[in-house]
Amino acid sequence: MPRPPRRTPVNRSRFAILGALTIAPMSGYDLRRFFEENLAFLWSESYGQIYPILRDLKAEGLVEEAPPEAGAGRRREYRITPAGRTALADWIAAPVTFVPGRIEILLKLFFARQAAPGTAEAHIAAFRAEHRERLARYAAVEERLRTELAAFPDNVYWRMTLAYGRLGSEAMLAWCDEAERLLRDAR
Amino acid sequence: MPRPPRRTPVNRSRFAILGALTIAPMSGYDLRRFFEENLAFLWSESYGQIYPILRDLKAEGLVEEAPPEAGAGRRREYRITPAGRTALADWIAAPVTFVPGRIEILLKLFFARQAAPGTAEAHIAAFRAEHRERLARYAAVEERLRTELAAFPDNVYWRMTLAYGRLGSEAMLAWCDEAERLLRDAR
DNA sequence: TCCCGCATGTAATAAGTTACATGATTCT
DNA sequence: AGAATCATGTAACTTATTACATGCGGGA
Repeated sequence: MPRPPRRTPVNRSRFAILGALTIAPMSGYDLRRFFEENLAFLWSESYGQIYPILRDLKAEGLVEEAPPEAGAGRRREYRITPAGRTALADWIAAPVTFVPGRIEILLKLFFARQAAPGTAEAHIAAFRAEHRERLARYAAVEERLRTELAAFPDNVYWRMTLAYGRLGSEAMLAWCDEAERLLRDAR
Repeated sequence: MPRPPRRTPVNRSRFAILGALTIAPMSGYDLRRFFEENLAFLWSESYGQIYPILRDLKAEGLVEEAPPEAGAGRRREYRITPAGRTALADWIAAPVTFVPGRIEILLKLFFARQAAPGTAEAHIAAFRAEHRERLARYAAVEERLRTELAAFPDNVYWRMTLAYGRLGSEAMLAWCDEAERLLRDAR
């Protein structure tokens, strides 16, 4: 007798894809780029996930394939179905699952006494550079949201996610300062 | 001919375990609790990782097993070896790998227009509660670091990781306010 | 013609969790 | 005796990435 499944599967990638398809019909290739270009710091999907999930979603009737257009090569475009919209809405409404963090820089810093002096300082410096760069990118997106994307019905939700990134990175810069101060005081 | 490995494996769990063993010799059970109790919001390890890794680490000479003590049941205690310390120090010194985020609440909010009105507000409220709770827990740890753990040689590094958590959660509370404001303005 | 961008798809592998099986010791 | 806690270990599964194989269409 096969063992029963342990718990309801999580499947966040399916809903990421379904969500992306509410913006516009897309191919697997488009989806990859959509996440890469618009959601880089908040979500990512790889081909190894996208294509099999698209196949499953189609089999379940949550997406449908657009009829192939002439001269579009091998391109296969998918759009979300009403059933897909319902499934997505249900998932969005369900409580957010708490994922225990695995933040590599903190693990390294927690044990940094084991490494050569200056190691913690170097990681903090790289971290500061990373978040400064992100802030610059967020500012560019914020500008687009205020202008060309101002009329999009999702605009307010996109601003919210952007604000998360901005406030998060600003806090990380403040943390870099505090961490360096702690290190200096300890010497 | 077998294909060559694609890239150097990541193996962060090995180093988390090695790091924990620099604090004190521990059993697999101890390690689980160590992460759960001390690093909950920053790192986690499950038994399914811990026991096999301990076995491998021992085979590689990076940890060694303490001779079994009388009346300690089945307990097997491990301590880090000099080779293990070297391997750990090397890993800590290596640049931090950037892991693209997969932040579920942001994914849900990004597409929240697809869900019933009030969904975004509910997620934000739960998120605020979560971070308020974390701040309380951080305050308790901060107190311990100032008193009973003040003399620990790792103290400054532990304060740094704690500061990360505190500043991060404070920023998340500020974001909750801003997100709610954005939502109100949009109505 | 050759390269690039668009495009689909999969095999191998990595990384991790959950739930279970099992058993010893300590506390009430 | 029974419950709780300490303790080890693994099988099944889930989730995800990477690198590759393959191919079309357009422009230099």
